[in-house]
Amino acid sequence: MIASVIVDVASKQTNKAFDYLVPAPFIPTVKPGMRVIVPFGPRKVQGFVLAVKGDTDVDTSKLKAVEDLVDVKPALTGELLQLAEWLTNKALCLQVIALKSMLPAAMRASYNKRISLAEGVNEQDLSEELKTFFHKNGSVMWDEVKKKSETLLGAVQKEIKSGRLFVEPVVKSNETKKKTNVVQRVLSTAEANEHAEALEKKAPKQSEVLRFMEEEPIAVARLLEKTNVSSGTVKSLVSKGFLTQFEVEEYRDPYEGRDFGVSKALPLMDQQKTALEAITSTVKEDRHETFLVHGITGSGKTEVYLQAIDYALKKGREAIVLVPEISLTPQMVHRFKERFGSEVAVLHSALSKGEKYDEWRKIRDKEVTVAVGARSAIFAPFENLGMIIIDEEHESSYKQEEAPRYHARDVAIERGKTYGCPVILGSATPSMESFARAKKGVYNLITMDRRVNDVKLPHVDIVDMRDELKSGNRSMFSVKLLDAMKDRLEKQEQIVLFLNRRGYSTFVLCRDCGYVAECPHCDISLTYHRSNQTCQCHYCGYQVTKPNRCPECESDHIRFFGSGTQKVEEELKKVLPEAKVIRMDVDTTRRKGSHEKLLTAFEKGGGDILLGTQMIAKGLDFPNITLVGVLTADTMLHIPDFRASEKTFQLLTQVSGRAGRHKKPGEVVVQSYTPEHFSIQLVKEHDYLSFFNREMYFRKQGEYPPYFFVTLINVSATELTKVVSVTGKIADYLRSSLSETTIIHGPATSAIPRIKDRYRYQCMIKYKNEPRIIHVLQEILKTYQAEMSRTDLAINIDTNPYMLM
DNA sequence: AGCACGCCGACT
DNA sequence: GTCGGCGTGCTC
Repeated sequence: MIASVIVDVASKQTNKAFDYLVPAPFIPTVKPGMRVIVPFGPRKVQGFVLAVKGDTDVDTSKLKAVEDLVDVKPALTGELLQLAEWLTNKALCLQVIALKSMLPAAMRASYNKRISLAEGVNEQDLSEELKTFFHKNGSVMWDEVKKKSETLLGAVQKEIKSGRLFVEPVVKSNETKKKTNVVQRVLSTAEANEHAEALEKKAPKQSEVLRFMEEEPIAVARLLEKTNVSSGTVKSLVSKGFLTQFEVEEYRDPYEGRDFGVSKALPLMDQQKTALEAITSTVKEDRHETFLVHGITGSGKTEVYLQAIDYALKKGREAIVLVPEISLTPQMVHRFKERFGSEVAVLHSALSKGEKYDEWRKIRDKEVTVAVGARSAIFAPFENLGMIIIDEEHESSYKQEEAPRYHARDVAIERGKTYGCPVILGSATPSMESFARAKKGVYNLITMDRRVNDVKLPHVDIVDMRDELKSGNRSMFSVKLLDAMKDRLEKQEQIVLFLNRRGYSTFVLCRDCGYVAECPHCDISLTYHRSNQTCQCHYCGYQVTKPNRCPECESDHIRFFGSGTQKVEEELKKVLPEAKVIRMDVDTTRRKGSHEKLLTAFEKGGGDILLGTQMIAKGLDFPNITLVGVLTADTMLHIPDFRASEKTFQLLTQVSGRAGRHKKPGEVVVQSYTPEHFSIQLVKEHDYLSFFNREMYFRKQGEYPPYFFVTLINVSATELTKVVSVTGKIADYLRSSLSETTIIHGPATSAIPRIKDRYRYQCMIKYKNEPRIIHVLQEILKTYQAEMSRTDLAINIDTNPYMLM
C-alpha cells in the first residue's frame, strides 16, 4: 500500500504529493487526513496523508516507507482535505500552509536535532567547552546548544565532523494532554473500614483518608483539598497497597468551575420569527443559501442565531458560530453556554495552546455539536454541518492577513455548499460587498430594524472640533462632551470613551527645526509612551528612550503631538479628578485574561469611565452605560484605503451601539474635524441605507469593490533597486497579459515604504471579468520562485486585500 | 526549507 | 595542490 503525502516543507519546489510505502503494521490504520512522520531527503518531517492507494507512478526503487503515524484518528476529514485544495487555489498558497492552518497550533510540528555521543566516545574525549554539556543520557538538543552560544555550536559541528558526535533529526508535536494524578481504593468497603480502624491510633490521617474514599477514583489534588491531609499521607497508603495511583488523561476546560446557568428560548418578535423561519426552512430542506441578516444593534440577532442552531441540532446536525476575535468576551460565550451547555466548544485566542487543542479534540471526537470561535474556527472538523453563522460579518478580523490569505466568509460559503446548509451573515452595518450581493439577490436579505422592547436608538451629537478651537477650547474634550460626562458622574452612570490610538502621542516633533522622530527600520513616525518614557514603533516594536533635546538641532523645544489613550487618561485625571478611569488597549490587555478582568471590574462598578481603542467597540453590553464619547472620529477616515469611509461608519455605529441598550436612554457624542463627511453625518441618523448608497457611488467612481475585484501584489526586499525593478517587470507582465478593461495601478511605493528595513512596492489589479487571473498570478510566482528562495526578495499576493498598506 | 554536489578563488 | 565560497538541484 502506498500513501500520498504532503510534506511539511514550505517551499514551491516541494509543493506536491510524495509517495511512501506503508509498512504492514500501519496498513489497517492509515487514513487520508492523518499526519505521519516520513523520511524526506536526509531528514524526517511531518506530513499529511492525502490519499491511500495501491500503486504509484514513481520509480518504486525510490520509494521510502512511512516512519510513523502521528494520529490515531485522522486530523482532517475528507471534506477538509478537499477544502484545503480549494483554499490553496483561491489564496495562491502552498498546500501545506493550507492544511496546517486548519489545525490548532498545538498540532503543528516543530523540528529539532538530537546530538549524541558516538559509540565508545566519552564526554571527556570532547573538546574542553563541551565536556560538561551533555545530559545524563549522553545527548543534548541542537536548540539548547544554539541558545547558549554560537561558538559552542561551532565546537559541536567540529565534533560531528570528527565523528565523535552524531546528529539525528527529531520531529516533535506539541500535543500535550492534560494528565491528572488520581488514586483509587483497591480494598472493599469492609476491608477499608477494617484498616481504617487499625490505623486510627497510629496514623489518624491515613485512617481518615480511607474512610473518606469511595469506590471511584479521585484526583489527588481534590482529595488533599477535601480531607486536609498532606500528600505524604496519601503516598504511604499507596505504598501499603491500599490505594493505587495512576494518571488519567482529560480535557482542559477553560471554563472549569464556572456556572453558566441555563437559558431557554426567548419569545420572538415578528421580525425575529420571520428571520428564523426563513433560515430553518433551508435546514429542513438541506439547502444551501446565504442569508444576510441586517439587524440594527439590539434587534435580537443573537436570539435568532440561538434558536436557528437549536433547530439544526435537533435535526442531528452541527453548527459553527464565528464571532470577531475581540468580542469573544465572556458575554457571548455565556449566551451559548447557557443555551447549549456542554455541547459547546469555544475556540479563541485568549485560550492557551493546550486549551485550544482540547476544545478542538472535543469537536473531532464528536463530543460537542457547536463550535463558537474566531476566524480559524471556520475549519472546525465537523462532518455533519447544519449551519454556519458569522456574526458582525463586516469585521475585518475575518480576513487572514498572512498565508493562507482567506476570508472566513468565503470559506463558510464553500463549506455551506458542500454540506447543503445555510450560511448566516449578521451585522448592523454589513460590508459593502455583502449588502450589494444581498441587493442583487445572490444572498437572501433579512432586515431587522426594530429593537427588542422598542428601546430607542441613542441620540447622537456631532461636535465640530474646529468650532471648539475657535471658541478657545484647546482641550481634547468638547464642552458638550465634558458637560455630559460630568452629568453621568453625578448620576452614577457609566461612560465609554473611544479613541483609535494607543500610546501617549502620535508623533514627536521639534518646534525649531521640524524634526520628527521616526523609526530607523520603518518609514513611520514613533509614538511616545509615557509609562516607560520611550518612543516606540508600532510596526516593528523598536524602542528608544524619549529624547530631551532635538537630535538634529539640539533644541529643547521637543513636543509631543496628537493624543493616544495614555494621554487621554492623564487629561481625564486633570478635568475629572474624581472619576475612576479604566484604560483598555493592547498595552493594558497584553496578559492573558486581563481583557476579561478589566471588563468585569468596569461592570461591577469599579470604574466610571472605560477608555479604550478598537477593542471596546464591540460586545460590551452593560445596562449602566448611558454615554459614549468618540474623541476623534476622523482618524480612520484619512488612511489611504478605499474602505476608509466604510470602516469609519461601521466603527462609529458600533461604538454608538454601546450606549443605552437597556432601560436608560443613551447618548453619543462624536467629536470630529470633518463633521460634514457623510460617513460621520449618517451615523447621527442611524441610516445605513443612505450610507450604503452614497458609498456605492464612490466605489463605482473609484472602480473598487463591490464593482471591481481587487488583487494586490506586494514586493519587498532590503535592496530598493531590486524591489523597483521586480515590481516594474510584474506590472509590465500584467499589462501585457490581462484584458483591456482591467486596470493596473503601479508600480508604486506602499503607504509605509519601509518596514523592518525592507523596502515595499506594490501593484494593484482591478478587474471585472478576468478568468485567467489566477493563472497569471501563478506565472508571476513561478517566475520569481528561484530568486525568492535565493535572495530576500518576497512577493505577496492577496486576491482580496483588506489591508492596503 | 535543508542539504549535497559541484565548480572557481586564497591559503597551509 | 586543498579548504571553502555559494550557485544548482533534489527530496517519494
